[in-house]
Amino acid sequence: MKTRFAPSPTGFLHIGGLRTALYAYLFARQNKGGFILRIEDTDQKRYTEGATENLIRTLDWFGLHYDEGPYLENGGLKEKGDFGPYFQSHRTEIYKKYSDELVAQGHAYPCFCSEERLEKMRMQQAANKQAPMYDRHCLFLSPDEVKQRIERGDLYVIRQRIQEDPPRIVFEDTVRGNMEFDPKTIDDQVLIKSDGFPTYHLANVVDDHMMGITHVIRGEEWLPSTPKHIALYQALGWEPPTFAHIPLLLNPDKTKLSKRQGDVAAEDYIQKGYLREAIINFIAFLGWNPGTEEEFFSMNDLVEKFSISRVQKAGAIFNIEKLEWFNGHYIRQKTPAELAQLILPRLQTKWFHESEYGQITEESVDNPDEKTKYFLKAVEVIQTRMKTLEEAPDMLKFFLEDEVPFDEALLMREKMKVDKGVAITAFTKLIETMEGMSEEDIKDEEKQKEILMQMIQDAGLKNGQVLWPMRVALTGAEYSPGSFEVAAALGKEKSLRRLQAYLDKLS
RNA sequence: GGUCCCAUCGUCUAGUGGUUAGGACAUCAGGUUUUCAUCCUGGAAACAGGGGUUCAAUUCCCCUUGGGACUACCA
Repeated sequence: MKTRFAPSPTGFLHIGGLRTALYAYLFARQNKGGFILRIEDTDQKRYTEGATENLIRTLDWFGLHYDEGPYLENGGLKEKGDFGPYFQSHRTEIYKKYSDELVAQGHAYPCFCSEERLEKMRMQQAANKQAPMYDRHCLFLSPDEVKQRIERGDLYVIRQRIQEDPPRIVFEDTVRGNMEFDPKTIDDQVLIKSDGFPTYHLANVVDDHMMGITHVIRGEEWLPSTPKHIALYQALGWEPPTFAHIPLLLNPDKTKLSKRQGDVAAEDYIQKGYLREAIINFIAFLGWNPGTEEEFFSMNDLVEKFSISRVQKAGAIFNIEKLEWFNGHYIRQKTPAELAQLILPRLQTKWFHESEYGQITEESVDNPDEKTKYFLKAVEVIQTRMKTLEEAPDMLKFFLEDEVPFDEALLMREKMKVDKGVAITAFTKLIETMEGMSEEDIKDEEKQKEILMQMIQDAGLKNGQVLWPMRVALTGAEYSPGSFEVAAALGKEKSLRRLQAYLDKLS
């Protein structure tokens, strides 16, 4: 049992590709089979510097570990496995050998047609409402002419000759069931390009066979070309693998997920602060479900429970809101220390540097200094409010800045029945009371609440008349964590300073 | 145009020849006696249409409609 992920290195890992890789990985691991990475870089025009390295890093980040294929060591590319090379661009001799074999057996033939001729032919076919297919012009060239033209140095490609012999090409797709195609509707596909490189169709079949792939799990966009691949396996006398074509990931308008309609690079989601657990859980559920009402699945759960037979046939819209919800859930699952570690690298701004709060490590968590404690507390406070890591710096801002903006309009909330007089009274009372409280009382949220609520009652004020100004002075924000929570996190000194600053500016 | 695929709430989906068609996200209302969030409770929300088969179809078959993929010397 062996599956593969065979991306084309075009620059980044497509989120749909990530899901394909995930399914192939889950299926392999579940069956104690192998999983390999193969780079399909046969298109010279699409070569992108660093794309493979990036692909490898991203797969690794998601924990999609493979048994064979290229990997990174000290920044350089290496390969592991017994069936290499794993770059198709390094396998051209192998493809040549099999294409020669196919030509010799009449399953393929050289074609000298120019692009212009091909284009004209297609236009004519379109005008006649025919399917655009190669007209086999070069199939009928005499052996002598073929020989002559090759010797003369004419550019040519090798085309697959689709036999009409078995009147139907059939295969069983694990997701879709029995598939049947009429060979007459299948084009004589190019196998070897004029630059000597193979096309996907040849390279894919040869490699899957030679690398011992038993199950091809790939996107639905390959379904229409699968009969070509089956025909190739048959022509080469090989047993085809089992195919499973998984449904497409869709844009909100139901077209194939693409750029321009949002982020399609898996890296973009990492960048935006989605956790790997959330992304994996979410994309696994786009097209698959366990049939129960459980919805939180770790990678291990997925390895155990995943099954191709429960994979959906219809495409699934990539719904970012559900991803956000999953992400919020996994953020809340973290300990404050774990979350702090994830947030730290994102806090590089003019008012805050990572170094200021030290490194949050297992040791520093066990024995945190004052700054680390403060930071961890702040993280704990924003934890239930975060949807992505990207939001953390803004949410943490009022904890990390020395001062908070003064916003009189925000302070005087009619709804809260706060006017200037009330605000001044509230601040005065608050400062008076908190000065009499110990640091411990303030840091103990429950204790703090008890004392302050008592004060509000004694002063004959409404909760909102004190708590709203308090929260505004402490955070300077329209929306924020609650006043007691914030005061407890800020501590006595910072809280008093902020309340005093607001009182000063008011009077 | 041709080939092929697909079709349950807005979205992801469960489901069965007889169900009050279930869950989750989003949404709305309420609660957690300050905003926001978390959390809790409740509401609204779907079997594309038409024919069959059948005692009975959302479920099986056909057609229509709608959506999608492919249709390169890209993958």
